Amino acid sequence: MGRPRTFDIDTAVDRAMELFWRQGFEATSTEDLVEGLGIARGSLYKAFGSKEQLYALALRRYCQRHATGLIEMLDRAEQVRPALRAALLGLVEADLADPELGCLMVNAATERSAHPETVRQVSHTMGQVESALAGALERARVRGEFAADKNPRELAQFLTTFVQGLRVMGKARADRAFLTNAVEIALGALD
Amino acid sequence: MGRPRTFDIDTAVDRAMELFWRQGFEATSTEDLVEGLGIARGSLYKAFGSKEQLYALALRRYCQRHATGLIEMLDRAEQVRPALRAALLGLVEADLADPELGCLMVNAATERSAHPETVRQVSHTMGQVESALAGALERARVRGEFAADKNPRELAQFLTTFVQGLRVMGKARADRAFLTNAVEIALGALD
DNA sequence: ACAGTTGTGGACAGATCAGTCCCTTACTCG
DNA sequence: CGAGTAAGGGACTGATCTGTCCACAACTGT
Repeated sequence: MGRPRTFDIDTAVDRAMELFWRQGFEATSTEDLVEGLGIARGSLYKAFGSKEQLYALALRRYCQRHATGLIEMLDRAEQVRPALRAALLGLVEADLADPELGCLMVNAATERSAHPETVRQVSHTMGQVESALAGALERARVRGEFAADKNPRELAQFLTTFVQGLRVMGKARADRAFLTNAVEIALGALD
Repeated sequence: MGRPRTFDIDTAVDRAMELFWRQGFEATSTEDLVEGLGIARGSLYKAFGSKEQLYALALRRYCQRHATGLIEMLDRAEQVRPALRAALLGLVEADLADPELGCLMVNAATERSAHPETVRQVSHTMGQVESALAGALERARVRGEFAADKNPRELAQFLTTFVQGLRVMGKARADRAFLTNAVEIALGALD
């Protein structure tokens, strides 16, 4: 009933995600959103309620997309170590290609640490990543891919932490040798 | 000549640093600064020129203070590993005590990656930290504190990266067991 | 066709933004 | 004491901020 929407909600959220990702929450104005999404103010507010709510949607989408991406990648992997190396080096290349972008989850955690909803979303996704890593490492351990005396969950927590640092360094010092070297040493923790 | 300043510039920069640290650049208004510094707008602009320039001063002060703090700590240390562990666990405790604060350098790198001056300042300080760590590790290596086949500069780059991750996780998942465990595994890279 | 419903989009509102102006105040030097 | 100089501070400016309103358009069910 009523007039049908003339824009696609998912596409709009994707575009909002890009804007918030690149500029942050505070630096993205509703005018930026109106332009970037190609929707009038009234429609934007009717569809999403507020800038905060649209941000929450965009962040959730980013988290889901990237967490599931990593989880599937680890599930598909025959060996954990090469898969993990490829994933981390992929992040390095992404940061080198566009150093101003980084990771929306890291940006959200740092810019909006005073906003419980944002922190909860990020924390939840980090937990998922940690669990996926722990699961993959446990399977690898059983297969004898690395030392049996290592604790998969502890390694996963370490790696999750390291990845955040990698994304920050990708913005601050986008240097391939530096970042790839850091990745190799981090992977050394599996030995 | 002329009327003497009635406020202390250093104190004012310190207070601005606290505000930018806690709230970020965008979320800190000039009105916040006027209130927080206890100075009228006119005086603030006469003394500092603009919000951007005051931010640059505050960030530089943070970088100098924290970089020199770490460097002195490493220089004073008789053994690198315990000093490093103490430093990292100190950061963990700081994050647990006030998870909304984090590290101004990390916040700056993520919020203001599109502003070259900010990126340059952060990158420069990260370089100093890396060099201090590399120097301390090299001295430790000579003293036989850890394996001679490890490259101090590579380890320093890894540790510098890891620390940024630690500060992000301190905001996103302020959990002592998680963070201390990540620290211990990171220190394992020295073995 | 008409009533009911919901999206559209531009005008609008009130608050807040960064930054400027300028009169006043407090000092120094001659 | 008077001229010169620089800081203090509050009023002000124009732009921009987020969010609302409302006349209109486009659809559905009867």
